[in-house]
Parts: sequence; C-alpha cells; structure tokens
Amino acid sequence: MGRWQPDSRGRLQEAALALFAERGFDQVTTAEIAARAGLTERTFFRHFADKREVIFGGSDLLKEQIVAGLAGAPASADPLEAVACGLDAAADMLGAFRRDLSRQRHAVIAANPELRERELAKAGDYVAAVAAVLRQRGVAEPQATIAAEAGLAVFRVSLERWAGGEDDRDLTVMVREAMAGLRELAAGT
Amino acid sequence: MGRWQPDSRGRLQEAALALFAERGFDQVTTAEIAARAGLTERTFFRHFADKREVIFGGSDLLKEQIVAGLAGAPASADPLEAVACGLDAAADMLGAFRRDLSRQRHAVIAANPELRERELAKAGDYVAAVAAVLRQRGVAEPQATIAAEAGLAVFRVSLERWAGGEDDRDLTVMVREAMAGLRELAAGT
DNA sequence: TCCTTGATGTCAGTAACTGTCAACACTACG
DNA sequence: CGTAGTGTTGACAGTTACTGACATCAAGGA
Repeated sequence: MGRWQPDSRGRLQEAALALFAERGFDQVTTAEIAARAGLTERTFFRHFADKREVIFGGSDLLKEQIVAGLAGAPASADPLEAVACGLDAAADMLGAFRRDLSRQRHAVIAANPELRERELAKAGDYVAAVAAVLRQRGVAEPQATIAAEAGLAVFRVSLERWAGGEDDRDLTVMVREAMAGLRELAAGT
Repeated sequence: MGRWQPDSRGRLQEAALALFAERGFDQVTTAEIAARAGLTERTFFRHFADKREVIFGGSDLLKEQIVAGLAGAPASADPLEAVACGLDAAADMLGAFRRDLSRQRHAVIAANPELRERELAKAGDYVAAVAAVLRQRGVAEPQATIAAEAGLAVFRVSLERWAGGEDDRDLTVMVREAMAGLRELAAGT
C-alpha cells in the first residue's frame, strides 16, 4: 500500500459530493474532483468505474445489509415479510447515518437524470440479490422476483420521502407502514 | 421538410439494431450507425438525445398505451386492477408487434449494462405516469406510487420472460397470471 | 421569383474514459 | 542491509460520445 495520503477513495467521495452540491453534477469535471482530493483524473477512474459511481459509494454495504436481514428472517415468514426483515436492517443502517448527508446526497441525485438512472440500476441490483435469497428459501419464480420488486419498491418510496424531507418520522416506521399499504392494495380495499 | 431520403429516424433505428445485434452495443460507434443509414453522426444526435436512445424508439407509445388503458379502467376497479387494465393495453400492443424483433431488441439490451440501466429509467417514467393517473382517480400517496411500482414490476417480470424466450405463451396471459401471483404473495400464502 | 422553414452537412471543441509505462513507497525475504 | 516484489499513483496519448455554430439545400408559400 504505497500511500502518499490516506483514504484517497474517501477523499474523492467527499470532494465530489461537495462540488456536486455546489454546482450540480454536470457542471463538475472529473479532473476537478480529483484535483480537490489532491489526486489526478486517472486516479479517479482507478477508484470509480465512472463519474456517477463516486456518489454511490456505500451501496454495496446497503445491499449486504438487506441480504443479511433477509437471511435472518424466521422460516415461518411469508416472502414479503421476509423481504420486510431485510428492509428493516437496511433502514436501521441508514438511520444510524448522518441524515443531513443523506439529504444532501439525495438532493444531488434527484437533480440529475443520469444519477437517477444509476440509482434505479442499483435498486435493480438489490432486487436481483433479494430474489436470489428468496429462491434459496424455496420461493419459485416469478414469485421470488415479484416479491423482491414489490418490496424494493416499498423501500424506494419510503426512502424518497425520508431523504426528500417530506416526512420526518423514523425510516423503519415508514417502511413498515408502506409495506402494510401494499398488502391493503393487493387485498383490494 | 427538406428530405433527401425519407424516414431518417427509422433508418437510424434499423441500422443501430442490426449493428448492435452483430457486434454488441459498445463495439459500434454512433458514426458507424449514421453511415449505415446514409447520414452523418451529427444528424444521429439530432434525432436521438444519446446513443442509447436509438434503441428505445417506441417507448413513448408504450407509455401512452398504458396510460390510455388505465384511464379506461372501470371506476369500480381497485388501484391494482386499474393498473392491470393499463398493462393489458400495453401487452396487446407488444403482442401485435413482430416478436422476433422484440426478442432481438431484448437480447441486445440484456447484453449491455448501460442499456439495462436506460430500460429501468424508462420503466421509472412509466411508474411516474401511472402514479399520476392513479392520483387523478383519487388514490392517495404513497399508495398510488406503490401500486404503480408493483404493477410495473409485474409487467417487467412478464416481459422479461416473454421477450427472453423462456415462456412462449401470450403476453397478456402472463401479465394477468403474474398479477394474480402478486396478490397471493401479499395475502401471505 | 424570393423568402421562409426544416433537415442536413461540416467543422471545431469539450469531457468522459482507457491503455501503457514509469515512478515511488512500502513489505518481505534473504 | 539490500533487493525483489506489490500496490498506488502520475504522466501522456488516444478514442469516442456529445455540443455549438454556421453554411447548404430542397420544398412550399407569398
């Protein structure tokens, strides 16, 4: 680890978030981000596959949380309830984070179509991971994917309200409430 | 309309699909697509906002079909059933198309992460449109968005199997079946 | 006949992203 | 103590997606 300065990756993430919040995603160049972090553009692309990825740094951790929570769900739980357990774990993780940073990040993403696109792609990764675990639990296709899609949709809607500042309650509560809303819809009330 | 050759946009779409199917999305340049259509690269970008858009030509039509079908749903229908009516209309439209072209298109998209990303973004547009109509029908948030997300998830899963060649039945039937699967999941069987 | 309108070509330029090689710090091992 | 290996970074050249500005040319109407 030949490191002139420590935590290059983290410094790049901080620099990028600050610059994006100031000027907007497409008014910032990758060279500027790198310079602000004391690095070169080439090094930026060694740490992140593309310009958008720099703002989705912790997304793998979140996925692992969801999968872990889902794997820990009681065997008696039905598929949607199992997914809800995974979402609980993810909501806890985000709740422990600094909410102002989540909001800033959310605002940057919401302001840019390319970033929204990438966010959907990340959600698609979550869906695939959740569906895979459900299949391991014996849920058949296409029910496994549908349950994963529906569950992640519930999570996305809740997160949008939580990070968007429309609702100040605890994320876990909002996710649980939205999940109940889905069951009501499906029951046809 | 000073047109040297007619239907430039359509020719660009055909050229792009053929080249992507041959060599893969990222092994084809926009200049090549334009040349194959007898045009210049600059003209390509006058017809399509970016390289990916050329393969999502009819997506606005599909959205209109969904919205129209949803708007025509009986007032007595619950939110998910209303969405299902919209999906019926969309499934009919796709069923009338040449299925081999749908499969080729699907294969090209499935083979490339950037195109899959854009496809998710298009689905997100559908969700927003459907949720807006549901709100007009008196459905409150976040139920409107959740119903739209869940319904579109059902559609996406069915379309994946239909265009992916895993299932040879009629698309409309598959969508209806998947929607029933969602209701069962939510009922907790 | 002239003028407007819309589609296109041409050209120069920016910025994302990649391949390659050299430089440098740190570690392990003799 | 020295030397070879490993991992991170810088430097630089190159490709390609995408944009702005201006010229051109066909068609249609006044």
